[in-house]
Amino acid sequence: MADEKEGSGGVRALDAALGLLNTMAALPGPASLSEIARAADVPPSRAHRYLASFLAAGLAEQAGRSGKYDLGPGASVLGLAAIARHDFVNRAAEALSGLCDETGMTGLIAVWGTAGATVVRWQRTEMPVVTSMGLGTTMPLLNSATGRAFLAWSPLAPIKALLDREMRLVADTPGLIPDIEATPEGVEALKAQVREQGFASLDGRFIPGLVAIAGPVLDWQEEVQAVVTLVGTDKAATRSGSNEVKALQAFCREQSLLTPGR
Amino acid sequence: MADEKEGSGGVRALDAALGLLNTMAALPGPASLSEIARAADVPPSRAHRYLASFLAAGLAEQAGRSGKYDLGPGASVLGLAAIARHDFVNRAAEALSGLCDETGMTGLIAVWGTAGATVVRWQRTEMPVVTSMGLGTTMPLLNSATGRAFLAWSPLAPIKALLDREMRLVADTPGLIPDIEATPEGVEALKAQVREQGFASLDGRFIPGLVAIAGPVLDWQEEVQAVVTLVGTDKAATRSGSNEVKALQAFCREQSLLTPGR
DNA sequence: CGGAACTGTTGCGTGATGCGCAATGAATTC
DNA sequence: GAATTCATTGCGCATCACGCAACAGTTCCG
Repeated sequence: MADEKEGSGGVRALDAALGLLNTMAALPGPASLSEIARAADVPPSRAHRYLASFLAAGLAEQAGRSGKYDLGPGASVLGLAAIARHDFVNRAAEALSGLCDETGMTGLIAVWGTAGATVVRWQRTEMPVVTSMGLGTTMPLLNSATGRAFLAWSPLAPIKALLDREMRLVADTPGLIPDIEATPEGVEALKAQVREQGFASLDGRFIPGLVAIAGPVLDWQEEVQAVVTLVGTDKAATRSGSNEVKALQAFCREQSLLTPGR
Repeated sequence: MADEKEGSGGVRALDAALGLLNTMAALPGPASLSEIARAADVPPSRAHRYLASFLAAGLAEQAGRSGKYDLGPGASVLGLAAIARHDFVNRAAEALSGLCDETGMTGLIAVWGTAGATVVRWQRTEMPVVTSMGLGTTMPLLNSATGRAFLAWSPLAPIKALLDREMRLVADTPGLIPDIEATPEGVEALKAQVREQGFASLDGRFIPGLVAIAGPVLDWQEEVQAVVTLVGTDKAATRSGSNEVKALQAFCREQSLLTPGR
């Protein structure tokens, strides 16, 4: 009788119990013991024992006089903890102020939204950065450090449409971007160069007096989850190996490690 | 041998496993097997078996190559299901779209989780709004309208830890929050003012171009069960007595009345 | 470069323990 | 008041989860 299918987990009783928990979650509302047992395809007596443990753990509760079972407050806190934990933006944002203090530059966190690279957090410093940038601003792909970081570390599919648009725009207005050519080869060269040095940067050539460096927060697939950007005025900060770049890269590495797979 | 303390549940293995699950939820983030085992006071080998089952059930996942364990997507859906059972969230969520249509603003429902004010529902409108906000986003206590509503109407105990953290952060970065002082008195003044006017608001001073108003859904104990927030761009909406505020307050009052005792 | 000290993972045998069965009690219906 | 359905619980056996210890990767030293 070894031809049984390989059970999923490591503890049979737990598998059954968790399956029952999932069926409870799938049910539309409070349910009686027998309903739950039937839905989970488990004998009622077993179900009752599992439920007793869930009750003790706060994952379930039985409502009022009817004895019906329902998910309990413990399930809520568990779920809220799980949900909040996957919110890497907040985690990164908490650490962001430290990075800004360290470098004296203005910090930015951007994620890829439907409209492109979207600023979701930012942390200003004393430095007078004249910009109309705010939360929700979308950054261009080719002529912003943030966008270039996405360009370099994002899979092509999601950014393809926007890239084409910007390529056309750049082709129509020569001189818009000084440091690359508006050809597929030029873009590839840019991507290679950014990945090579481990961060994207933009000195003051596009926006006079403003420089920026940007690094990726990667997940375990080496795909970008978010981009962290530092904006400042000192051109020296964009040199590979500068203290600012080092700090940025350390920050990104740290956050990447903490980013869960999904 | 009968004088042993009455074990809590019906299945010993389940009790231990669920205890471990709760331990994981209480930990600040992803943790290694040994950390979890130590925290839950369970031998590593047992912990590994439990975790294998959690993994199979989707309640946990191991991040990346590091082998660290974390709560998984299954925990999220379980929690969301549990939250959905609480009638007030459901009822409020159903009515939320009406409120959004009425005011033309984006609506949010947040509840208090271990990680802070956690967004559990949201309803967007045409209005351009921060894309990173979504299910599970945790809002700051001091510089979000949502957080301020919790601050004003929540008992101190559950929010104390987070408040301290944010107070320290604010003290370290002057100018982060323009309209209050980073002192206990300043916080008290803020609470008083929010309660006085019956809603929390944030005009564009902190987040350029974004305004928000938030009101509480209270239970019969006058404690906050959830917070409803409206986000928009028109600063006029934050004025006490504006149509938007009136709509929000009517909404909150109605939902509070419908909120059951337990 | 090797070995030491960690990790996480997994056989294995055994005895504790969870499970099926069926009896019990409680509540509702005719 | 009998009959049916519900949740709950002893009981005893076979199962299955557990502790132990060996195993395989990694990192950290020397």
